[in-house]
Amino acid sequence: MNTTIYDVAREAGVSMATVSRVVNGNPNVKPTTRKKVLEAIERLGYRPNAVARGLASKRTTTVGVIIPDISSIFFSELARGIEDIATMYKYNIILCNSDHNKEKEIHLLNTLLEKQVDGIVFMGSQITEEHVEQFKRSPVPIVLSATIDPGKEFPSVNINYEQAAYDAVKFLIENGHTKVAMLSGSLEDPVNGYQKYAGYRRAIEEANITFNDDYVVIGDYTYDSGIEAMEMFLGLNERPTAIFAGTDEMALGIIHGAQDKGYNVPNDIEVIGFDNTRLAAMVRPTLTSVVQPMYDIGAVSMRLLTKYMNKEEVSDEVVLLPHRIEFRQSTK
Amino acid sequence: MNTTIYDVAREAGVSMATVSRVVNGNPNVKPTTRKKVLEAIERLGYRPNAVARGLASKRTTTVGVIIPDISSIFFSELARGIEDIATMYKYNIILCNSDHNKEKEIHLLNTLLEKQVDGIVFMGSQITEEHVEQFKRSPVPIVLSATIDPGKEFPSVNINYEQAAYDAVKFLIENGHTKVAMLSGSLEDPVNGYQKYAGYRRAIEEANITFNDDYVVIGDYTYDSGIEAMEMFLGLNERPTAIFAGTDEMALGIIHGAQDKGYNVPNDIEVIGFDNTRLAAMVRPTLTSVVQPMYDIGAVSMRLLTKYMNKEEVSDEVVLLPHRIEFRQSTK
DNA sequence: TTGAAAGCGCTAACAA
DNA sequence: TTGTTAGCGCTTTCAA
Repeated sequence: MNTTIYDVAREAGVSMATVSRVVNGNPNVKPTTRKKVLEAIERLGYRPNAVARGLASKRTTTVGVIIPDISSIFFSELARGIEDIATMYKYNIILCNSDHNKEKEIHLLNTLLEKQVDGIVFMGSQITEEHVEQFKRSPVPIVLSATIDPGKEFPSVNINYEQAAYDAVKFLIENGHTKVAMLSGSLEDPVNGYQKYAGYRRAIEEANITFNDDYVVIGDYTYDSGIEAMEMFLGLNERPTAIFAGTDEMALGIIHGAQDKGYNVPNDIEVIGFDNTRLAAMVRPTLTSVVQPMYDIGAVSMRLLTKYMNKEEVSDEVVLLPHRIEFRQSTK
Repeated sequence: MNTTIYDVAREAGVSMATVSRVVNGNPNVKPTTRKKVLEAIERLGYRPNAVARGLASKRTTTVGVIIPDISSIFFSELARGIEDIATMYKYNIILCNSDHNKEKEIHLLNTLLEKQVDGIVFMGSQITEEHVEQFKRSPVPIVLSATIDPGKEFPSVNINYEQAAYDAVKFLIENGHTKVAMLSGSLEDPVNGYQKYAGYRRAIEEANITFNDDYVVIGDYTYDSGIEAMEMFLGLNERPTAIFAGTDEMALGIIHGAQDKGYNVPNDIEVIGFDNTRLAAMVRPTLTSVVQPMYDIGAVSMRLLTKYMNKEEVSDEVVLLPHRIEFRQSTK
């Protein structure tokens, strides 16, 4: 049997309430009493039971995190930002992988709610009506992180993906390119697909370049899909001279795909990636990339969530963090 | 107020005990009763409170995971293995980053124990006496994952790092090299430092090659430390012709460091990395690397933990998973 | 097959 | 400053 607050109370010759006060740092305890209690705790090796505390207080100091895939270089960095801020505010996180699967997402949401988490950080791709319905039914606050909410109903933390993509493509155009291709994620994916694609289109159209269907390829975010896309681009009659990739990993594939066929980056082809993961510095030539501050997105999401959990006033429900381009050797 | 088991009982016209039985899938319930209860649950939108259940049953179906850094490509893959198996056995995980910091590790251990986790997977570098003491005091099982326990007192899952390093270095020697260098992690680190270093030494000595102090550099696991180490190696009078790096990321640094100075890999210098992370396929030349099955180590660790939590008989407390070398273009 | 009732270990009024 | 006491929502005997 584990020692309980009751054992400590008896050992110290005080009531349970007093022990509880000491454990919770309540100042209304006489120093000598506090000392007695602390000694009893030490002697008995008492360890408070957070489950009992959670039941009685209705707060678990635990938050749920639903993430597509923790092994992704992108999300793991985000998760780190979340965890660091959670720790700072004395929360623990329950981490769940959803694999971009809607059923899993909904199921995990309910599991976390059963576990009485005090709040949830949600990362996903699509926010469907069913998501919206479930989110609304949640008794605790939910913050969307690196996830687009079309209805803008829920608090969220993102960068402006459309604008970021626009900036990248515009830079390529200003470098003199008219044959600018894009390796996109699935267009069903609001973040990595649709938004970036929209930015690409806008930049192309504003520059009065005729949109060319062949210059947009849909990849699956992997390195290999970058290589394949590049082979396809190089097979075109009019091969592109600049390429914007939706993620760094695909951009690396693009670069190596070009090099494998004897092309030089950036002289024959300029390449820009997205996310500015550590990979960007680990290629030759090093990769110019749109900086998405992943750690910060996670950290800000968690910070925002703490505000909701504390019922603080929140002025900015939908936050857009700044982005920029980190220029390296894959562009001129 | 949330609806409780009591509300459901009243709504269905049965006792709390019966509702509890239905919720927990106890077969001793008449089908018609079960149906009544299920309907009441549906009508009321009842959601069981896992915290109350945890307090009453003394099982939380939650396990703690202490990991150095979830944003590392290595550990995040391991974490994914842990989480997948946890999910399979209906556990959730509380994930905590320790940054290889002993105080944090001990503190997190206690926090997790307060939260009444049913078991813990621990990843760290050093297992000190204080760790041992704390682990022994834990009321729930602890499994060490990718972490060396010098005393072999606790269940653990690893590969044989010494042998793996030996195999890599031996391969280089058999390729005709006598000037084989190593970029190691800190020798205080049992896994990435000491064990691999020991394997390197053994291979060198067995081949009757005189050990050369200049050929061992201590890096900090980063890409940049690989570049720096390479600069140092190339500054030597007798530069090494083959290099074994303790991690893939450092190996990439080695390769690019060599290329930046005009050397060709593998013709001038052969390179072998360690871990076979996805990075290994994302360099030119692609990197030969010792395969450490990270996902599997995580998965097996969690599986092992479930056995302890279920009080099953465990035959192999200390498991060593097989390793091999994945040959790519950075070696001949 | 079902129900009654005693906890699980703690917090939070309220009273003293 | 301290103690009393009634829950928090559930599981688990034990009895019927």
